[in-house]
Parts: sequence; C-alpha cells; structure tokens
Amino acid sequence: MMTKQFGKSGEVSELVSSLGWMEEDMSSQDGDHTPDMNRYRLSGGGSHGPVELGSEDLEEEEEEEDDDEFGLDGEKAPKRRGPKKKKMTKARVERFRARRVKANARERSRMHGLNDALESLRRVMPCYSKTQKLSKIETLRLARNYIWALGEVLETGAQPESPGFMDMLCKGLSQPTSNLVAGCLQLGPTPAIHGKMDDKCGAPGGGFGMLGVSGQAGGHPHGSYPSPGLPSPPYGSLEASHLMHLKGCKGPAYENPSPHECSSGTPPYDGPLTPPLSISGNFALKQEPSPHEAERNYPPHPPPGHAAHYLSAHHYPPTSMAAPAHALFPGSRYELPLEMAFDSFAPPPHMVAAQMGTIYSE
DNA sequence: TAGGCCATCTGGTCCT
DNA sequence: AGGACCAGATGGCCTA
Repeated sequence: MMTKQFGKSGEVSELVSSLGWMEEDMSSQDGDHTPDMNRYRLSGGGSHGPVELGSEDLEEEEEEEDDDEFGLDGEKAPKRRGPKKKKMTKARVERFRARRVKANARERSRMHGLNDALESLRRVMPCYSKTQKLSKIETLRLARNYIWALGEVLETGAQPESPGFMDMLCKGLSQPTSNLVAGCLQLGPTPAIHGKMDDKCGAPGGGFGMLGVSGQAGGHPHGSYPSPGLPSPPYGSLEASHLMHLKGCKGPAYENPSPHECSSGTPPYDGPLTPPLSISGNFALKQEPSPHEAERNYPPHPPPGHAAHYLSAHHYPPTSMAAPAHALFPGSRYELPLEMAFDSFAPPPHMVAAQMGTIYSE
C-alpha cells in the first residue's frame, strides 16, 4: 500500500508536480469546497489521494514487474496471471491523470445532481424548511412514508388528518425528524406559512396548533428533541398521556421494515410518535423548479390518473409495512376532542387528491 | 469529545 | 476507451 516514504528527491519533485495538476483541477471546479480540496493535496496520509497517482505509481509499476514474483517473505509467489501491465510511460501517466481528473469532476457533478434531486424531494415533503434540512436518509424515509400515507388517503378515503396519518409519516424516522414533522403538521393557517413555505417549520409565534407534540416538559415518551432550526418550540403542551402508546397500536406495519433500515445511525423506530393533529397544507404547495431542475429540463410528472393508479396499486412501502394503516388506528386514542385537535387548515381528502393531480400535471 | 452528516476522491465493475 | 454507478476511505463541520 502506501507505506513507501518519500525519500528520493525525484519523488518529491514528482509529488510537487502532481500537486500542481491537482491545483489546476481544483481551481477549475465550482470552488465551494476549496478548503476540503486542500486537504487532499496536503494530507497524503490517506489511502487515496493524488499522490498515489504521481510518479510513485509509475515506479511501483516498474518495480512490480521486477519484484512481483516474490512474496512479502521472499518466497516465490505464483506468477501473476492475465495480461502484463503496460509500462507506465510519462504519456500514460499523464493520460491517466487527466482521466482521473475528469472522472472526479463527473463524480462531483453526479453527486450534485443527486443532491439536487434530493432537495427537490425535500421541497415536496410535508415538512420543508430551508433552515432545517432533513438529512438525506430521513428525506428518503419520509418520502416513502408520505407516498404510503397519501396512497392510503386515495385508496381508502381516509382523512389526511386522521390519527394514523402522521404515524404513517413518522414511521421509521428518527425522533428529531418525527418531532419536526409533527411540529410542521400542526402549523395553523397563519401568514407565516401562507406567505412562504420555505421555512414552514420555523414559523415563529404561533400558527402551530394548540396541541404540542412531545413537549419539552414531558411530552414525548422518548424524550424531547428540540430542533435547532425552530425558533420556539412549537410542540409544547400536549401531555405525555395524550400521546399514543406504542404498545397500543404496534402491529406488523409498525415494525421497522427491515433491520437495515436504520443502519445509518438513526435509531430504530420504536413507537408511534405523536398524535397527528393537522396537516399544514403542503398539498397545496406548488413547486417551482430549482435552477438546476430548470436547466435539466426534467420530464413532466405523470398524469393524475397514472399517479392515482400507482399509488393505489402500491400503497404500501416496498418493505414489510404491509398492513393497511387504517386498520391500525381504530378509534380515537386521544383524550382531546377532535375539533380541538384538528385545526381547520387541514385539507379535506378530496382537496388532497385534487392537489396531487395538480402536482403531477405540472 | 464523540457521533452524525456531509462532500470529495478513488478504484473497481459494468456497460456502450 | 470512456462514462456511469457504486462503495470505501477520509476529513471537515456541527451539535449534544
């Protein structure tokens, strides 16, 4: 591996020159992460890095041709099979570098495209905030749940403000994300959210329903996760006793879909989170394409019929969440009257369906 | 300070 | 040969 020391002056100069081409490469990039780039030039300690592509590679290749018959302990090793490696001439090294530089640039832009797509996904999630971005994994999980939940709405005519809706949304999400979603979905029809959806979750001073979720003082069974991006806790006043209990409604659909689902550090879903109180009206959010999307000329959404068909045919997440959600939320589990719990901002199901048509027909 | 999240580089694999 | 995709490695930033 990279156990070789830079002892020879030739190697050092080669290293310097190889840093030079990196310099060129990086300066040609968008520059957002220039500090990050520098570390690759300077570290040289990692298992990767431009250093490896310099003359060292060249020398290693040449040495290999002489030495690779011998193992580490000097014993005769079997001859390497396959075509003999071509000599790394200067020209080949240069071509290799150039290709690597291009590949890096492509990979960067590919990942940027992926991030753009993720960002546009965030914007159609029930809880979108510029200041408090969902992580990638949470975005995907919430998207899955959202599709599932909307499918339920279309399929069964269930109320999107029904008790199960938020449970479906929060299924498998981390506690902070669940709290965030819960807080967002309780936004009332205030100018703060009508005016701008870019920071719904951060709408200060009300708009939130009177029923908090996982209140700081005592609310959530798993503790409170005040979200940094939230100016004030929108989830404040609901007693823990008003929250659903995991045991009460834990069924097949509430089990974590797969043991791998939360492998990236997110705690496994271990209970229903908060009582769904209202929907913030994100359904009515008309999305504007991001600059990147506009550039890319994304194909149009499928027609409403297609969407409805898809949702109805696949209204469960593609994992083991197989039970109809509405079957899992029998009756009221809340001690508060519905008229208190659901604010008027929640769109009725037919509006939801209509809005889905609007979204898909854009 | 540990842990989570992220951007980036890199080499491997598959495909055209 | 070259591009797309992927996963591993690395280190920075942020937060509890």
